[in-house]
Amino acid sequence: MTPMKEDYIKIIFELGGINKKISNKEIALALDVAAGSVTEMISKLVEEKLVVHEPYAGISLTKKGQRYATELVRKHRLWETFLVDKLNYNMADVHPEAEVLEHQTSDRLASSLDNFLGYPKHCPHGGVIPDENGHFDDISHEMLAMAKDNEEVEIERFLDNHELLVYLTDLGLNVEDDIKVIRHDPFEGPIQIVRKTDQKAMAVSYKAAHNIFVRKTNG
Amino acid sequence: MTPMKEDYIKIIFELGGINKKISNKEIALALDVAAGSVTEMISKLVEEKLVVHEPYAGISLTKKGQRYATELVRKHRLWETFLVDKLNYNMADVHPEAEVLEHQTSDRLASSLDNFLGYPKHCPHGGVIPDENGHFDDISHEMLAMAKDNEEVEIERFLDNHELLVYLTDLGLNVEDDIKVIRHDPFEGPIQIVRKTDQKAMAVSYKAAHNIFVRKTNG
DNA sequence: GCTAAATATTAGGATTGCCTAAAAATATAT
DNA sequence: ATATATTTTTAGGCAATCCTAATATTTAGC
Repeated sequence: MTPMKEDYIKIIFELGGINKKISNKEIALALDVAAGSVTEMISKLVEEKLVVHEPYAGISLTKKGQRYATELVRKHRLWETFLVDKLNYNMADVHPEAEVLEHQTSDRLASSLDNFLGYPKHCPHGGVIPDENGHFDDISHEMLAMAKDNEEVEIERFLDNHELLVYLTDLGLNVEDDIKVIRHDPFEGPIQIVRKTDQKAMAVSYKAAHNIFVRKTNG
Repeated sequence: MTPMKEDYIKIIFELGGINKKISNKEIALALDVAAGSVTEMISKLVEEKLVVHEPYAGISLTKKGQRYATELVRKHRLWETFLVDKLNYNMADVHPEAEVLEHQTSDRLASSLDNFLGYPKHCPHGGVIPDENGHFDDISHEMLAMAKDNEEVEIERFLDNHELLVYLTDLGLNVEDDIKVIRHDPFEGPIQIVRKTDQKAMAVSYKAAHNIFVRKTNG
């Protein structure tokens, strides 16, 4: 297993390759490689029984591939947590470092790191950290953008996108914040919210609000 | 700069490529590659002005190459320190993990890690950790094997060799221990020593004693 | 000081992973 | 329903890094 194969497996996972078939093009776009390179690499992953490939129809992960992908996600997120919790990185800066470290992380190292960090459940932007056996809790797919006015929700997770994370850091909005939705401005305007703990009012852009996932906290 | 090139640079450094010319064969043996591969890679490193190569005479590091090598050593030893001090690895187990992590460590990460560890001067087996500018203190080249009977010395450093480190861990001898040499048994027999702090007597094999470096502590 | 042994370099190939361009298959739109 | 557009696969190449085998150079023994 090389780092590049790992990248393919992980991106297929992130594109939803557990449930549905992923197209060649999606992978090529996500990894920024040529379509031909994808076909070639996929055929190798098929040999290793990590993915199944129906030509022209799509690619999905086998059980083995899924296990592998969760391991990578686990390692990635443990490193992100380490960087933020111990080395004082900010959330928006950790992705590239974790991206390279994850490929060089033995199971033993992941396990020691997990212990050192106190078995965190979530990475800095709210993603679930799978446990050693690849188990992880369900995540919310409810976007902040869809929450109703006056609804009270907890910020659960941000998409792992640099621009977004910088924006949110500037804004001061964090994972686990309990907030109340005030109103949705028209014409794709910002969603106005208030953080319950300190009554801080914030305006979250329409686009950002589609990349923030929340969980209801009131009846 | 690829990880393999980094490995070449680092091994040339470790073989003494700052002061003397290193032979093709030494590198080939140390990296376990064919001699032809070394010649080829060296010619690339020459192009990048990292080494100078006098055909048939030997290879040594340029200033640029030295700078690069110390950076790698710094990263390697910071990781080793992290693994022992924070993740409770034992000294003998850290080398392979550090070996791969070092290649994926940005300067920023090294710097943050250094700070987190409290700017350690030495790695777990006593090697000097160069600072951010590549500066590092001189090291002792005085072998325990050469210390005279009744001499009192401090254990400064062990060679980074797995077998040796396992042996020393079992023996209970550590870097920074203050010891007194009792006697040298004949016929390459062990060196008998006593640790001053707890009066623990230890017999260090002749071979190990050639891989342990010490610093005199009495007049 | 010459010959044999050791060491170094060159040459030719393999593998991995990428690319571009051409060909094949599928999807879309009128 | 067929022509066009899109997507996928195939084919042929390139770069990095390794290998083995052949050749060249240096070192060492007698």
